[in-house]
Formats: sequence, C-alpha cells, structure tokens
Amino acid sequence: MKIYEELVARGLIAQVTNEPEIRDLINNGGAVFYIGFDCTADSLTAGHFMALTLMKRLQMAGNRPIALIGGGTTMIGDPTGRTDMRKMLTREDIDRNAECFRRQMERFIEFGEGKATMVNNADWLLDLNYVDMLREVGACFSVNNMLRAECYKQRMEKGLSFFEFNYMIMQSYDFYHLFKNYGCNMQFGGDDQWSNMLGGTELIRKKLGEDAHAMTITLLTDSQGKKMGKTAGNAVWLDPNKTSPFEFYQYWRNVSDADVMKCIRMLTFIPIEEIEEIEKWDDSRINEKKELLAFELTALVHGEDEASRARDTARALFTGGGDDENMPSTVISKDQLIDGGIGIIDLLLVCGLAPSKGEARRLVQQGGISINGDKVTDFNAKITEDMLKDGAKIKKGKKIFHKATI
RNA sequence: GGGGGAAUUCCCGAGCGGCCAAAGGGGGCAGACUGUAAAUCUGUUGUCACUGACUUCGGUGGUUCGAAUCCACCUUCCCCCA
Repeated sequence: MKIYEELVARGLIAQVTNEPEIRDLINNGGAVFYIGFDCTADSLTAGHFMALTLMKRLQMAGNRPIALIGGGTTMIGDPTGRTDMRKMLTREDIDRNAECFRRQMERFIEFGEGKATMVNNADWLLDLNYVDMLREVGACFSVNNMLRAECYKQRMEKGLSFFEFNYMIMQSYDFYHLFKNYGCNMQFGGDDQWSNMLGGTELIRKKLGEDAHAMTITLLTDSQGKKMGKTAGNAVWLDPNKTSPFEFYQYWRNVSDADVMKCIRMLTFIPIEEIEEIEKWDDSRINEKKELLAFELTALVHGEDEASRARDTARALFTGGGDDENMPSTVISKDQLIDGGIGIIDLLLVCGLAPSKGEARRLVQQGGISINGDKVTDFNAKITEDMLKDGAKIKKGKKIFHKATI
C-alpha cells in the first residue's frame, strides 16, 4: 500500500486541491511540503502531534518536510475558529516559544542535510515593507472572496479587526515564499486551515502562474464533536514538565470507547493490517485497545521506557495493590508540621490537589479523599509524621493519586 | 463624522437601589452506578478564621444610610447611517 492510500485508510485526509496530482507526488516522494506551527505557547500539544506524525509518515515515504515555525504569523494570531482576539504576545515570548518548539520537534523528526528543514517565518515576514507588500501581494487578494472564507464566518458575527484579517495574507505569503525559495510544492494543515491554505495556492498561481497543492488533515474530534487533546480546557502538552508521561498516558487510556479505534488509526504507526485485526477484537478487550493506544503514543512522545513505566504505574494503581513508585509526589518539609502532623486541608493544598481551602474542605466532605486506602471524612483530620515517613498515598476522586512524604 | 446599544463570577447569560456571593444553562469537581469508558442520577462550584466575616459585577470618581443596579467621565466592543 502506498503512502497516499495509507493516509486515506487511516482517515487522515480531509480535503485536497487535486487528488490525482497529489497522490502521484507523494507516492513517488516528489513532495516538498510544509506544515506551519504558530508558537502561542511554550510547548507543542497533543493537537500538534498529529501534524508531526503526518510529517514523519510522509518523510518515511521519501518526501521532504519543512517545519515552519510561525515566529512572524504569531505576531498576528490566527482568528480561525475563535470568537475573540488572541492575547497579543510579545516578541520575546514568541522567540522563546519558537525555541521550545524547535527543541521538541527535533526529538521527533530528523532534520538536516537531505532530511527535514526547519524555517521560521519571522525571518521574512518581519522585515516586509507595508506599501511594497500591498502592491506585490495585496493586489492579488479579493476582499470579497476573503470575506466569504469559512475561517472568518464566526468572526463576522462577533467582530474581526483588520489586524487579524491579515493573517490569511501572511500565511499565503509564507507558502509563496517557500515555493520560490525552497521548492515547496505542497502545504499540509488542519482542516480548519483550508481557506488560509487556498490563499497560498491562489497567490502562487497569480504571481508565478504555477500550481501548488494543499491538503488538510481531518481534525481529531471525539464522538461528541469536540477537539481532542484537551482536558477541561487545558491542553495536553508534549513537554514532560507540563504534562507528565503518566498524565499523557492516562489521557489516552481514558478516551471514550467510541474514539479508541479512530485514535489508533490516526495517531499510531501500527500498520494498517494490524489495525484491522485489532478492530476485530471482541468488545471485552476494549481496555486492551486503550492500553495499546496509550502505550504507543506515550512511547512515540516520551520513549518506550517512560511508556512502560506509565503503563506499569497505571496498572498497579487501578488494578493491583498500588505500586507507588512513579506516583507524582510532594515532599513536606518539617516546618510545615504542627504538633507532629499536618491537617488534611493543608496537605491537599501543599500537594496541589486543591486550589483553595474551601475546595479542599469540600473534597473531604464529599468523600473524595482517601489516604492509604481509607476514606477521610473529617476535615480536621491530621496526617502524622509517621504516616508521612512511609509515604502517605492520597487518592483524590477516582483517578488522581499523589504521594506525600517527608 | 452622526446616532443607538453592550461590558456580570471559568464560559454563555438573568439581574427590581436594600431580601445579591448574584437566577438559569454549559463546563469543572465530588458521590452513586461502572470497565480508569459512555449515558444517567445526586451534591457542589468567590476567599477566609465557614451557621460569621471579607473581596467581586470593564475602569475612575460621584449621588445615597445603602449601588451590579442611579449620575459623570474614560476604555473596549457591537449595530445603523455616512
């Protein structure tokens, strides 16, 4: 099976500009393609992960990836799918984020001579001259058409500033620039980027009279239609300091039944034939599928060792006696003790399991806390120094474990 | 440039000068049920010294015994006309 067919089989392709040509191009390793990443935070997220895997798949099939870091476009901020304007980031923040992105990507994709290339659009966007830009590029865009673009729909209701309106032009210019200077003939991106990407192919056609291609990746949404890769509005990060390998593992271990196969198909590198076998597994093996998904993804991002450790920890916590080896933990210092112990409320606070005393109290009152397996119901309860010496295992709710030691 | 409207807690959104820590929904958290799933039901959701006190309703001043609610100015946004 060729790469294009594989992408189709995995359900990764959403829209393409010209199917026969694109199939030809990537199946024969003739594509020089780019994917842009706007550096709005200091770590990539699970959302970017799919784009990274796609880069890798195409690279393995002999195509050349260009990872574009949006040091320039982030200065504006993509209004797509948003109801309000993004917070404006400073130049310093953006540079720092770009640096973080670069490091994370390098762990995942091979860069270097004849391999993948990394570029930063700050290098060409930031020095553009406004009037030159308008004459050279602005003349190629029809405002009438831009206003019809799907990506501005929401904002036509809530308001869109001219500042953000220009995002599409910047992104189009990127493609044009890469086409001219790097021989980049294709752009990939999330399906929500479709209109921005078409802007680029249009620009190239108008300026150079040549064809470039665009292809979008299906957005990974759960069975309720929500974007995956977020928990309670917080992103699942690829940076182990922001989302530990265990938490990362747990995120995927906990996807809903309806979404497991889709995730395995779209995110893992398990061969299609094997996936088809897995698909046939009996329903009783649903949890095996989830473990597999979680393990595979954690291994890709954090390495096999971390993945095994996360899996063992999870198994121990949820099915076995409670191996606490890799449990997140907090060390309590002696001077936090009062009369040889610490109150349960304070303990929860110190361990970061509750943001305020009120919330900690509520947790205890509602029976959401247990220590070493015993439910704590009295919010005046004390945890003695002796208990801490052996490591007190705190369980919050059903799935959150934390160890407090001294 | 002219005219009209809006800003409320994590989000949407209600809010009569005192009975407003502020309806309702969403989301979150916890409990029950379970398979670390989904659905459902229940409780909870500003802070603290928690049957009490304190700080919140875009900002700054003012009126009043008392303001989310009234007034003035400022900021931001939306709509209509040019």
